[in-house]
This record gives sequence, structure tokens and C-alpha cells, in this order.
Amino acid sequence: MQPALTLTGAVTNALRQRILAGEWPAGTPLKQEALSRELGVSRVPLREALRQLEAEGLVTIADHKGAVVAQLSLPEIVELLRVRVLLECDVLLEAIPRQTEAHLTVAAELLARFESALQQKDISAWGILNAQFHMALYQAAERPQTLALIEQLHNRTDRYTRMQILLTNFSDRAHQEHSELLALCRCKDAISAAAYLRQHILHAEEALEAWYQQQAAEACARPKRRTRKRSE
Amino acid sequence: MQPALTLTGAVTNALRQRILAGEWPAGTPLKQEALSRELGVSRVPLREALRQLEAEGLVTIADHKGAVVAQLSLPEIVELLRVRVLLECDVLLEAIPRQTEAHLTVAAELLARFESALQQKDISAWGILNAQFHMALYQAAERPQTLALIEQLHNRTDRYTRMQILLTNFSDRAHQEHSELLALCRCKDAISAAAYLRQHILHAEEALEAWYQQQAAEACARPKRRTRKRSE
DNA sequence: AGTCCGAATATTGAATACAATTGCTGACGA
DNA sequence: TCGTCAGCAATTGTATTCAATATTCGGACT
Repeated sequence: MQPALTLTGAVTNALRQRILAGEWPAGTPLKQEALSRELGVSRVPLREALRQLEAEGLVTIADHKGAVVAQLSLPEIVELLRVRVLLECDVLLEAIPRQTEAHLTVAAELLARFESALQQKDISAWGILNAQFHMALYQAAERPQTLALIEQLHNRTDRYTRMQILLTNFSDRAHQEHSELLALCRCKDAISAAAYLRQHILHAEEALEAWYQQQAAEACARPKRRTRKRSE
Repeated sequence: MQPALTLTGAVTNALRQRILAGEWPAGTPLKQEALSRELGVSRVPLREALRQLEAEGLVTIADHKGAVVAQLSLPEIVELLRVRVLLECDVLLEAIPRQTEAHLTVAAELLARFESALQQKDISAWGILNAQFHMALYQAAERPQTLALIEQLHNRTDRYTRMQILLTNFSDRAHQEHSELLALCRCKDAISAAAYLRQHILHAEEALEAWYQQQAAEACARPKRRTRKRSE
């Protein structure tokens, strides 16, 4: 994930990171001219980066209208989380018997940094560390293609699950669940770990649904509201 | 999937279709100048299309070296087929209770065209119809995100499963399995259908493994062989 | 006042032009 | 004979320029 040798690659990574960090809310237009000037490149590599990110599901491009940060509806998020349950549980089952102490140490390390990020309310760090912790658990499965798919799913869903954590004060629960998950991996109880992981993801889904309900209620109570230009 | 309003979109679709049709073997270099001339566009939209296809897993781009048609090793194919088992079975379970007569009719139609394509040894049509048949069965699940993921997985794996079918004379078996699958959907036996689908995909995997073994043996027996330029 | 139309502006799409990198060829020397 | 390295050709990467489409804003008309 270093700067990359080509500008297109560098821009792709930079944009991906900034989107994942939540710098722009979902739906924010990504103007080619403005972004390319800001990044100090021409529009050509920027456009290529946007195409790639579109295929990754992070931005949505409408012909002749430009790109916006991808937006997921609640049913869409639920779908993707369900896919994550299927893939991540399967991979975890294969990973646990192969996990060495080294793997677990890496995961524990990430979990510690995750906890400190939670305490400092460092939202963007949270999302990254959460994904990295999950990935660390799966690494031993040695299924790179599947892991890449899972990573893409995280990239698409983490912005939303993170939002849920932040707004529902589930930080404690999230950390506790991660700790328990790691413990189950340590004692090689793959079945229990997979079941627990399933619940972990489904909990996030439930909390997110509840939050959406509340959000919808608020939006309904207050009449519609126009958004104005963002300042440069 | 019509010509698309922008050249980038049109080129993306055209290249995707030609790759899926097997026009170029895996590993074939896709020269920008040659392809853009052939398609009657400049290199700009072509490059954007290649980026998108790379994110879809259909081509591989190496910096400053160009794009090649994506190539999967046997373990990678096995991985992706396993993911397909997980996703497709899950979706099928949800689809069957919701399938109407209309859904089943569409699937039956595709199956018939699939059969005729098999008889005519129309390889490229085979692959498309196979994927479309599977998709038709899942349509009723109303999980568009998951279906899109499954479609991408088909795009990446179908070239290989098709090859396996062609070279192992499993055409009869493939058609028979599809018929049986459709029958199980008709009698709303979701559990059996999912189990059968699982076996269906795993059969393809086994046959493919066998073929790879044989292929490896041949390659080992015969010394290496240089490939020359393709004619324009 | 409100709505509809049209020119001006902003933004995206694509082609051309230019720069940088790769790899090929062949001469040179140990 | 083999390796090495200079220089050229081929290819990709990026910037600039031009064209097409969308949006905005102002004014005329109902």
C-alpha cells in the first residue's frame, strides 16, 4: 500500500483511504478538476482511479454527471453483512487450526491498538484497525482470493458499521466481542469461534437497523432540507 | 448491457464480453494501441476500461508492462468455487420460496437454449447461458448486491469450468444436473436443491482438478514451448 | 408570482501530444 | 563464447487540449 509507482495507483490508494476514513459522507460529489488540483495530478490518472474505485464499490459514477461516494441503503448493507457472515465464518474455520502463536500475537497487537483508538474516539483509526483485526484472524487460512473479497466487503460496509458503533455507544461491546473471539481462537475452538463471529457481525447489523429506524423517524419528523455547496 | 452512452462503458462491456467468450486465452497481453485502433477509440477510454476490468478480476495490470487477461491457478479457482458454493446455496435457499411460475419458466427457457448450445458445441454461448441459468434461479431472492457478487465470481470462474466441461465430455452430466436442479426448485424443496447445487459446483471443481493434473503431466512430459506473436 | 425557455457556465468525456519506462538488439570487450 | 552495456524501438503513463453534455442563471411570457 505504499505510494505506488504510477500516479494512477497512488491516487487510487489515496482516495480509497480517504473514503474509508470517512472524510467525505456518502453521496459527496467527487469533482475531477478540484480533486486533481488538490492531488497535484492531471485528470487522467484521477479518472482511472475513480473507475477502479467504482468497480470496488466505493464510488458510484453516473455518465456525464460525475462520481459520488457510494451510498448503501439499509437492505443493501444487510445483504453485504450477510455475505460477510458466510465468508468470514468459513474462512475462520479453516484459519484456526493453522493459526500459530505469531498470528495470534499480531491479532492481539491490533486489538490493543483498536482499544486505544476506541478510547480516544479516533474514528478513522477505528475502522482500519477493526478490519485489520478481522483480517489478521483469517490470515492463517491461506486463501488469498477469499481474503481479498472479504477485504472489499469490509471496505464497503465498515463506514456504516463504524457509524453504528459511534452513535450507539457499543464501543465496549465491540471490544469485548473481539477479545472473546481472540480467546476462542487461542483455545482452538473453531466451531464456537465461528458461531461467535457470526453473532458478532449480526449484532452490528441489528444495531445498524435500529439506528436506521431512529434516523428515519427523525427525518420524517423534520421536513426536508436542502444542502448547499461545500466550502473549498 | 447495451452499447452504453460513454465510450469507456462501451469498451468495458465489449472487452468483458470478449474475455468471457474466451476470445483470448488467459495471459494474453492486451496492447493498448492495437486494441484502441481495433475498437476505433483512443487509448484513454480503453485504459479506463482496463482499470475497471482489473478491479473485476478479469485482467491483470502490471505497471509499465501492460494488461493481460487474468489467469487463475488451480488453488485460486478452487477458492472462488468454494465461495460460490457458500453464496449461491444461501441465495438459492432464499429464492426458492419466492419463485413464481414466471421465474421457473425463464430458467427452463435458458436451460433449453443451454442444451442446444451444448449440442452445437457453441462454447462461448455455453458459458453465458450457464451463468444466466444460475442467475435466473437466484433472481427471486431479491438480493441484488449478492447477485452482483455472484455474477462477478461467475465471470472469473466460468472460463475455467467451461474448459473443463468441454474437455471432459461432461456435457451430459452438466445438463442433467441443471435439469434436476430446476426440478427441485419446482417442487419447492429448498434444502435438497441447495445441497444439490453444492454438489453441482463441487463436481465441476473435481473435474477441473483432474484436468489440471493431466495438463500438468502433459506439460511435464513435453519440454517447454515458445509462443510467437499473434497475427493482427 | 410562477413557470418555462435559452444562453452562459461548469463539468465531464475523449483525442492528441508529450514524457518516461521497458526491453530488445547488437556491438564491444574480457 | 559469453556477458554487458549503450542506444533505439515499442509500449505505457501523464498532461494538455478540444468536444459534448449537464447545470445554472436570467429574462420573457402567461
